[in-house]
Amino acid sequence: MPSTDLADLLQTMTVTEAADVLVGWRLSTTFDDRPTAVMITETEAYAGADDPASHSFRGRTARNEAMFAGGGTLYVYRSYGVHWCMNVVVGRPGTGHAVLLRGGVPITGEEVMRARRGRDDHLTDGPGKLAQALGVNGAADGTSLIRGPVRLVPGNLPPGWQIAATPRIGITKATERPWRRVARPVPRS
DNA sequence: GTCGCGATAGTCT
DNA sequence: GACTATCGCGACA
Repeated sequence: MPSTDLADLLQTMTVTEAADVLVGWRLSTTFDDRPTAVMITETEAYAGADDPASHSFRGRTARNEAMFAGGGTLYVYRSYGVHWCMNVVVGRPGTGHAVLLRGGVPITGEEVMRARRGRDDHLTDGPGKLAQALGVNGAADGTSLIRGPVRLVPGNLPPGWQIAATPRIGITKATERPWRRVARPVPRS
C-alpha cells in the first residue's frame, strides 16, 4: 500500500473505526540504530471536541498541537509527569481526534526492549511501558507515522486472537463510552 | 492471581 | 493550587 494511501485512510476513517482497525497493525522504531517493533493489541478512541475525556476537548494548546495536524501524525504527551504515551492522530486536520496506543506484543528487538525497560517481563503491556520499550519520547511528537522515526504498518491479528470492546481506562469523564479495544488469544475451551 | 496506594512534574485553572 | 489517557510494589488470596 503506497504511503499516501495510508495517510488518506487515516484521514477518512472515524476515530472509533481507527481504534478497531489499528489492532493487529505493527508499530516500528529504529532509535539508536536498534530496530524494535510490536503488534498493537490495545487501543482507545478519543473524539476531540465531542469527547470530554479527550486532551483536545477544550481546543488547541501547546501540548496537544499535534492532535490537530491530521490523520497519520504521531501525538506524544507526558502522563503523570513521568511516562510518555503515544497516539495515532485520525481524521482531517483541525478535528483533534486520536487513538491512544495502550499495549502491544513484541515482534522485533525484544532484547532492546528489556534493556530500555530494565526488566524481563511486562515490556509493552501499558501505554507508558509501550513508549519506553520502543524508545519513544517527546522528541517524536508531531512526526509522521508514515515517514517519521515511528512508523505504522498495516497488518492483521494472527489466527486465534479476538477483539473485545470495553470502557476506557484511567479517565473520569465519559467513562460509559465503550471505546477501548483489546485483543487477546481466544481462551481454550 | 487481584487490590490499594504513593510517587511525580507538566499542564491548565 | 488542583488534576492527571500511569507504573511498580507490597499485601493478600
